[in-house]
Amino acid sequence: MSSRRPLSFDPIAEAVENWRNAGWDAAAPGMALVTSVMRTHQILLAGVDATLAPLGLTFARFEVLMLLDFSRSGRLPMGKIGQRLQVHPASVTNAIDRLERDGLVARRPHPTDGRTTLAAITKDGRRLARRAARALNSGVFDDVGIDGAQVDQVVAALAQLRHNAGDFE
Amino acid sequence: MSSRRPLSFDPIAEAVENWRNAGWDAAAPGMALVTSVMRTHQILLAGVDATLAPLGLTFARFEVLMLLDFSRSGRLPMGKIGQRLQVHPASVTNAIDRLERDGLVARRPHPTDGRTTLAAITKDGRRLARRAARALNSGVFDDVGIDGAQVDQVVAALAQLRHNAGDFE
DNA sequence: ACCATTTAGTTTGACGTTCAACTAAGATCG
DNA sequence: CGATCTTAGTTGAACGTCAAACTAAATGGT
Repeated sequence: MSSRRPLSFDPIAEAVENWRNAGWDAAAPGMALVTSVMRTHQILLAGVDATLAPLGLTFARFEVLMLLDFSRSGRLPMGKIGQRLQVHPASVTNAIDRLERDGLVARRPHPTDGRTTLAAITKDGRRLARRAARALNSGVFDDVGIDGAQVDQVVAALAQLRHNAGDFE
Repeated sequence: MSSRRPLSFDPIAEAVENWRNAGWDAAAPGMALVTSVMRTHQILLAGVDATLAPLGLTFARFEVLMLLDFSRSGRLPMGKIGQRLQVHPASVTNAIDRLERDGLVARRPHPTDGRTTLAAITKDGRRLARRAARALNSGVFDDVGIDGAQVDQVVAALAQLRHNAGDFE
C-alpha cells in the first residue's frame, strides 16, 4: 500500500450497516466474515512479505522451502507440494522456477516414474529457510496483533470452515 | 484449483507440529493464524468469484460497484474508493478500467479539482450490482460454513487485528 | 501387444495487487 | 508572481493465483 493514513471508522462495520439497511440481515454476518478475511489476508501478507523481502523471498516461496526442509529426504514431487500447500500445479511450477533460479532448489528426475519431477532443496535453500523462519517468527508470528486466546479461537473456527469446504479429512 | 481430492489430515495442524518440534513454540500460534487466514482467503475468494463469474464480475469489481451504489450521489473520486476499500491507487485504476470497459461505470472530471477523477456508476452498473449482491447473499454469505456465533467471534477478533494494524480509528 | 484413458508438469493468458516512476494540477510561501 | 511542495491518477514491471490447452509418460482393458 502507499498513501495510508488510517480511516476514522471501520469500513467493514459500515458495510454491515449498509447491508442491514438494504434488508439483507441474514447475509450481513457472512459478508462481514468474507470481507474481514480478505482484508486481514492483505494485512498479514504485507507484513510477511516485507519481512521476507530482504532475504529475496516471498511467503509463497517460503512455504515451499519450509515444506521441503521439513520433509525427511528434502525432496518432493511437484504434485505433492501442490496438494500440501493447496495451490494449483501452475503455482508450484512458478514457485519452483524462481527458487531454482536462485539456487535454493533443484529439479530432479523421479527414479521410476518418468512423468514426475522432484524438487530438492539445496544447502543454500536450507540455510535460507532457517534464516527466513527465524525472521518471520520474531518479526510477525510471535505477535500477530491479538491475544493468544483469540488467536486460538480464530484458528479453530477457520479450521472448521476449511474442513466444511472439503479441504481435508 | 484443479486436482482436488481432500487431504487426509489438516496441513496447518501438521505445520504447527513441525514448528513445535523445531522449538518454535512461541511462534506456532501466530504461524497457524497467518496460514489459516491465507488458506481461508483462498477458499472464500474462490467461492465468491465462482458465484460472480456468470455475471462477468470479480469480488474486487463487485466491491467497487457496491461502494458506488451505496454512495448517495453514485459517484466518488478514485482516491476515496481506494481509501474505503483499502487498496492501492493502481488497483482502483485497474478496477475502474474494467468496469468502464463493461459500461458499468463512467469516468467524470471533478467540477472544481482538475486532478481528481470521479467514478460514476451507470444504470447498468446499478442493475448488475443488485443482481450480484443477491447472488452472493444466497450463494455464499447466507451460509459461510461455520455457525453464527463463530462468525461473530472471528469478525470481532479480526476487527481488533485490523485496528491494531492501523487500519482505522 | 495396442489403443484409450488417466496422471504429471508446463505454458499461456487473464486478473488482482503492489511499488516505483511519471504527469498534471492544486497549494504554499517567500 | 514564481519556484517549490504536495496530491491525484496513470503506467509499467514484478509476483502470485487460477483455468485451459498441451506434451509426455504410465495404466488398463480387450
